[in-house]
Amino acid sequence: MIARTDARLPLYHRLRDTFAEAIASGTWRIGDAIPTEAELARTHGVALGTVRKAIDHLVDDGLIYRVQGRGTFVRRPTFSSSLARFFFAHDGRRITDREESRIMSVRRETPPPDAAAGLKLDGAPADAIHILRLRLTSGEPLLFEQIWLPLEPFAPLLHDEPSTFPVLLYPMYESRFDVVVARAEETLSIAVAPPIAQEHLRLGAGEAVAVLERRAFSQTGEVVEWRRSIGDGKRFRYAIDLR
Amino acid sequence: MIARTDARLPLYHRLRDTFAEAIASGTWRIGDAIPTEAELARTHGVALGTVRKAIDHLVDDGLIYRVQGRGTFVRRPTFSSSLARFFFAHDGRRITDREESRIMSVRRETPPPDAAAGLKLDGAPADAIHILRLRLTSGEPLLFEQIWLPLEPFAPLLHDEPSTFPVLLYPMYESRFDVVVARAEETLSIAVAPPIAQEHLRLGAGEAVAVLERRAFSQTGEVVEWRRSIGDGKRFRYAIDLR
DNA sequence: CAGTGGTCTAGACCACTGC
DNA sequence: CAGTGGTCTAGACCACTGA
Repeated sequence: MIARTDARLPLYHRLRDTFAEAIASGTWRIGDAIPTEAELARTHGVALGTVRKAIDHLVDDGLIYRVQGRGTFVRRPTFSSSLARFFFAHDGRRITDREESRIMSVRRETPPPDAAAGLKLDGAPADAIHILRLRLTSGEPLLFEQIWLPLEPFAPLLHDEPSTFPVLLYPMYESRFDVVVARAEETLSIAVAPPIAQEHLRLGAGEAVAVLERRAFSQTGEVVEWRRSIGDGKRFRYAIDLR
Repeated sequence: MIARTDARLPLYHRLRDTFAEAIASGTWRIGDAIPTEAELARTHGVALGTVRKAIDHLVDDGLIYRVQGRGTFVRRPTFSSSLARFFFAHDGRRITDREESRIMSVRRETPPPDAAAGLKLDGAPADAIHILRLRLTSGEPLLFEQIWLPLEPFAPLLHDEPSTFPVLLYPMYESRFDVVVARAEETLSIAVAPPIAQEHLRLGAGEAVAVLERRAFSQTGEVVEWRRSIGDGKRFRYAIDLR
């Protein structure tokens, strides 16, 4: 039952790896409760405290969460720590993913090299779905987004009316295509506003922008989506505490 | 002995607060070993496991660190998680704080409003020390820095030969002025390169830059230093993993 | 070698949830 | 009420450090 990791590692460490593997493989599914601590201790033949320590680590890692009296559950990623949250409107309000969102177009296109690389379409040039979206806060356009999706399984989106798209895309990916976004990589870089972003964000020529690129993965590690979000540099501020 | 925090909190939580207070107040000094776990359990009349849990939290918080066989020590902040580490040279090498560093000037000046606010000089306009510094990686100027220090206690620096400044300023603050930087706040914003930065970073007009502002605090909460570091936007890339 | 933190066990009781 | 996670205790033994 114990994962085949280095046997010199502490028990609780190997247990953690075992549990993490159960999540990664889908044995423990997102949203579901995992076995109780007492049961895990019994089935693995270890003390309850050791199971708790392994679970503590997974909670710290953000893979699961506990609810006293109910159980321990596999976490559904919320991406609430996305760097997008550091954009703010003129009135100081932060952008949120429940805010107004305007789909401007949904097209089938051949992705340029950066988007193709983002989607990991290595082989022959293949078409993909290209969505242009504007995200607003307090009525002000804050983020201009280019979203790329593979045709498989998202092709049906091409026949949708853009105005019918939900604000939150990931829950829609799941309910409609059974695609769960389990993880993502995000990078922030800095550039001068390209013309298309200037237009949609109402920027002058030569203004600085923040460029957020995100590659989203399914539970099995396939690239599910690649997106680039561009925001006014004057509307971005990232703050951290150093100790 | 227990801190006067909410008595409804768990024991280990109140213990953690007590220990954190001992560090903040200087009872446990930076670099020193704290009492052994067994001794803390004895003096506070709790079980060893409870002390360990409190210490676990402080380790997670980054306030202390353990060394098996030697003891547990109050951590000296290294600021290794500064956003400055996301700048990179043309060869891909990241900037480090051990890299070449060139002090360009050290002057007594009246700080402009932003620097005065950064130093929290609220009252009457007061002079401060203004240091201009260039940080290089692989011979390439990567960060242009404006550093402001209060006259008290740093005035003697005005008589130093700039070329004799150490690469690492914080250890010098401590050894020479007995000022320990215990914490800092850092913000990243985005702008178009101001002329002075253009010149030192060899940028053209209208290029985008990353602006890093840092306010450093002593253990007693006083502002010890305020600095603004400017780097080429093309040389900045911040990457995170989302779960 | 004594003294430190690291791991693991066993068990008691508490706090909260949902039926 | 039964079942869950949360707190706390007591103690054994291991791994590592430095004298």
